[in-house]
Amino acid sequence: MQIRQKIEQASDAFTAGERKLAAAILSDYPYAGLSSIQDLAERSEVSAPSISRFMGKIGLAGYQEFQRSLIAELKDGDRSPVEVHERGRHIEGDFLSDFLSKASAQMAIAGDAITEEQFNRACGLLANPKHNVYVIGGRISDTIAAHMSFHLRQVRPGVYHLPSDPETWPEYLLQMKAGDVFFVVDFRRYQTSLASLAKLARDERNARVIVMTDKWISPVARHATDVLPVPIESGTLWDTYSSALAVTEAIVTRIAEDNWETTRTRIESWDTMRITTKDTDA
Amino acid sequence: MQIRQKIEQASDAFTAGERKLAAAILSDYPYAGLSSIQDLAERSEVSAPSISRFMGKIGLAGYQEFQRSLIAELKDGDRSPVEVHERGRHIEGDFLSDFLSKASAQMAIAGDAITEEQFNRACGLLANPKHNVYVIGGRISDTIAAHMSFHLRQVRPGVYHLPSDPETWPEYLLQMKAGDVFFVVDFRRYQTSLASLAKLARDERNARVIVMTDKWISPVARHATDVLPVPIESGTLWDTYSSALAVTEAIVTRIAEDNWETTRTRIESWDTMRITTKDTDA
DNA sequence: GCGTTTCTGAAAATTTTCTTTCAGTCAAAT
DNA sequence: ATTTGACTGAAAGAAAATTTTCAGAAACGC
Repeated sequence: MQIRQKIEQASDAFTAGERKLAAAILSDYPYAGLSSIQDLAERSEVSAPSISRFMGKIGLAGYQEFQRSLIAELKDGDRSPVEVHERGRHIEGDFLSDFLSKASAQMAIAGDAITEEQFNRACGLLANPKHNVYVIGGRISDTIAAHMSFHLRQVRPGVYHLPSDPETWPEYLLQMKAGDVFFVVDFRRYQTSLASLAKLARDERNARVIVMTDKWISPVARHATDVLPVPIESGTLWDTYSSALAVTEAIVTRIAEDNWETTRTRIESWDTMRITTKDTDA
Repeated sequence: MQIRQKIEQASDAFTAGERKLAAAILSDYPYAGLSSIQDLAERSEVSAPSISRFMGKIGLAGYQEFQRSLIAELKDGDRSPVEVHERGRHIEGDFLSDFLSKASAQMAIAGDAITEEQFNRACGLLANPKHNVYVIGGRISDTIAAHMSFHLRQVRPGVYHLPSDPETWPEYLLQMKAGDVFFVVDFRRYQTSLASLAKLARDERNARVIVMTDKWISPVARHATDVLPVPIESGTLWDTYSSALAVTEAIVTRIAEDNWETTRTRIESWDTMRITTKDTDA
């Protein structure tokens, strides 16, 4: 049996510290377990003795046996990295892995729904610093919009994220100039207010409207110059937006990579401007 | 430089025993070097001291450095499935599908890092209506936190999403009761303020702290009762949060399905309470 | 709340691992 | 045959890693 499985098997009886340890081991499996017990202790933020006890709990003689087993697994699994993950594939009933593999499969096909051409056009429009970018999302999908505007702001100036309150929208509409880009994320249970907003943006302000939507196509699409369709059906109670997020990230990453020098200097000067919150980099 | 190359480079000056040793190491590279010096001594039919000397000869400080280097090599080599992509290599034409398949592969392995047990525990804690739930995320990862709180709110009462302004935090802290759940999303470029907040929540308010983090493990983890590790490396300029979002969705979906009746009636009454925004369902 | 059980890490003890010393062996050169 | 020099491994020594002990802290049940 793989160590990983032993861990899962024993996980009912884990204490808080042991769960932290298990998370550390599994999150960088199997390499996290290859260094000394002290290294691992430090990384997982439990003491070495706790690790030692843990090994007994999952049915091993001690840390050394644990390492030996990991090496043996590694040696076995040498064949191909893909196969390593293929092996020990979840048996039906694991909710999480079930869900994730569905989401993963869905994401794999998301690339087919959007042509490279569409993708490039969208990137081009959003990257152009001559025109401002306005971003908004639906009630739930605003998460995606927020992510987009956050990253885009790191790459270029003139990015505005519209608040969800319609009362504030006219202000932004008035600010829009011809050629500006209006990026709308809207998934089902569409909001009619967004469609009206998009219509205004296009008809009155001559903005270009890009809409990211699902395959049922939001009413916003009627007023769009570009549509980015993304699959969201998860086969469960709720839709999954992870593909949408991935596409969003693909867009901003592409833009950032294409304008790396600008982006780098911009992020650097940004960092010097931030005062309130201190970060630790590792 | 790889160990293997160091060996080859120094091989002119090898003695008989050293050649035997080199052969043994290279014949099962790199695994032969992963066991103890004595094991290797036995296998290669030279004494441990000879091995120790050998390491000096090929330019290493000792056997331990030798092992550490081998592990590092191994780890690098494994990166291939997700991280092959060298920056700037994206030839026109496939950026999107490239990016998506990487994200998809990464998501597939996300399930391995979190055990079903951990997942269930987290769901259980978050679902329990007896205790309130407080949610917060880092500067960027707050979008994940927002998604979580949004959906969770549809399923149960008592869900609070803390604003990012630290000035407002004391209010929420004071409101927390023992046993309440504090869900923190924190990915790298960790914010120390979140760690302090988590510490206060746990130590002063006796809250249970669940932290979703990457494999480098956020400082928040020190104060956590549960850790959910999620892979975020995309091999590009920025990390990708799509796996994190998927895990989040898996959690809320699970909770909603387990409490479907409650959820349904809750959403229905919610809908009658919403007045400002009108939806169209298709 | 209060006693009980469980968990945890510091420090000590133990074990293992690695390195150094040193004397014996071997081969080549004289 | 003897000397020389290099190579080697046994054993001692040093260093490190791992396990055990133990007392304080936290969590739990009543």
